[in-house]
Amino acid sequence: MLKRSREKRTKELPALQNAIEGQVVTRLPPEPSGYPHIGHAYAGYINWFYARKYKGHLILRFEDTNPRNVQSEYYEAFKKGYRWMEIDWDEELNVSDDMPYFYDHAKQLLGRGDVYFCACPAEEISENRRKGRVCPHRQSNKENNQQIWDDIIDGKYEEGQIVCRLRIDMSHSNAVMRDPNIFRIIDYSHPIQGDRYRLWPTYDFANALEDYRNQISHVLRSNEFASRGELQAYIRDLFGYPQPVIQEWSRFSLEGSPVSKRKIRPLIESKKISGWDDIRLPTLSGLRRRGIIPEAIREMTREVGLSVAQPIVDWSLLLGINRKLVDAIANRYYCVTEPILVEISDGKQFSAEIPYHPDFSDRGARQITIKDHVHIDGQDAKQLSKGDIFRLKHAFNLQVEKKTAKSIKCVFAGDVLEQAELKIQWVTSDSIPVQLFVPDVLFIKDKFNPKSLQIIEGFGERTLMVLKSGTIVQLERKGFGYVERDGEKVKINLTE
RNA sequence: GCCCUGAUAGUGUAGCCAGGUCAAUCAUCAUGGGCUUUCGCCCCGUGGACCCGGGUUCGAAUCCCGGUCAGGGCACCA
Repeated sequence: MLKRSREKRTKELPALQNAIEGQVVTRLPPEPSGYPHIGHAYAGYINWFYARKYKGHLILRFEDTNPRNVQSEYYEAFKKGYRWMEIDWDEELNVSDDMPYFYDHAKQLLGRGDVYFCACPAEEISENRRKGRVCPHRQSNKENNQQIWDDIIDGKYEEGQIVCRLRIDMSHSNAVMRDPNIFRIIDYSHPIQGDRYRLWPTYDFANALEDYRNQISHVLRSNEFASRGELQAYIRDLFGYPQPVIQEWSRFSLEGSPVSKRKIRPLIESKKISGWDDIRLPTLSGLRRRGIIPEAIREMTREVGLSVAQPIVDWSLLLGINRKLVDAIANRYYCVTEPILVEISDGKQFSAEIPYHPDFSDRGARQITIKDHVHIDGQDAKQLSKGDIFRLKHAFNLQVEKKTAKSIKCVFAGDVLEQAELKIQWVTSDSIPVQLFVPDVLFIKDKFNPKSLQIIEGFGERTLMVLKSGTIVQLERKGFGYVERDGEKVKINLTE
């Protein structure tokens, strides 16, 4: 079939620098503190793509070193999300399992006097760092440090009382390098480690060492970490560890669709949206329920690429790609809204045969029997006036005899198919109620869009009853949608 | 306040490092037509951009300087 010629124009991601086949190791580094969203899918696909392209190794690594953030259900949520994206990994680990490793490295630094304990309040540390000002704690000697470390472990200090800082340079131009905090006390039970630890490494310390420990060859990440790279490299240098290749791109977002918990949680709490899988959300579960397929997200990722500009992608890019991909998948069904009764005065019984897909006759067809009336869409009815001839699609022609606000009386007008005539979808009296959920952008100029979801009551052909939740269909002339069964009720989330 | 990035059609993106072949690529979008028992898909055509100012050069989207705007960082978050 020469219709489907899409493959030839999809873009590829560029070659990776310093990549040797068989020696590329990349990582999926989620923090299990929420649900996976399109940003995770984006970064995940890039890491997966290069690991596979160079026949390398992909590690799923849960960055769970802040017990106050992480929850066990999210570990599973990420695995589910990556699997849905068809991103498979070769190895799975939790950074929190490597606490002895971090402690061992910290002890080495303690012994060398590269760190000190700082008891300044958090705001003061922050202010001093901004101003490049040194605090008195910087002068402490290393013998005391060893003792303080042990005292912290023994619980002689409270959370927030003291932190462990790396002695670098308080006047460094990159403020990240101004004696960063590498360990702090968090008295909170960890979903995997329980109460075993109270002194936890910060992101830069754990990440820098963990990348070495995992023998990561290429760190592929979004550039909100750009200025931390210098510190992470410094930490590895402290131990003489080699540096991975770092490739960064800008964090990307979909227009009007924030991914941050800060913005989404209030909407859920105030019931403006239904939950983390609301079809307006760019979470993976939201996108799935909206009828977006993983390949569309992958193609969009290739299209946007590893750009360092700040992409704010319009939904039309994702939706356009999705529509083209889903066209071949989705079987066609009839559904009408604002139904208008069409009475066929001289109606004889007619059995219509409607193919499931216009391009794939092998998918078969369903038979629907029309007796003396059908319902058509209110919008279509508006276009009809007395004397008009139109066709019930895949059935026969009718001529309008009389039209009222609620119904149209018609007379049979033959079954010869005419090219130019209006062809409209219809349902019979055994149709089922269908709820259509029509999403729109969640935020307009940073404000919640109260019209972001429209719920439309419709009537669909009975055949829809047999579809399972998760099926992607096309309601002809209404759009593609994702079917959800709610007991006997059929709900369809329209993709756009 | 300081530091680091970036700026190409409505949106995203290629080109920039190694200046000419760029009257600037591709996708999406818009629009006209074809195909079609859908307003979908597919096919053909059309439309639309190098942030601003200066400099270097025979020649600048590309190099240099200044500005503007945007994003990120300066967390006991990652």
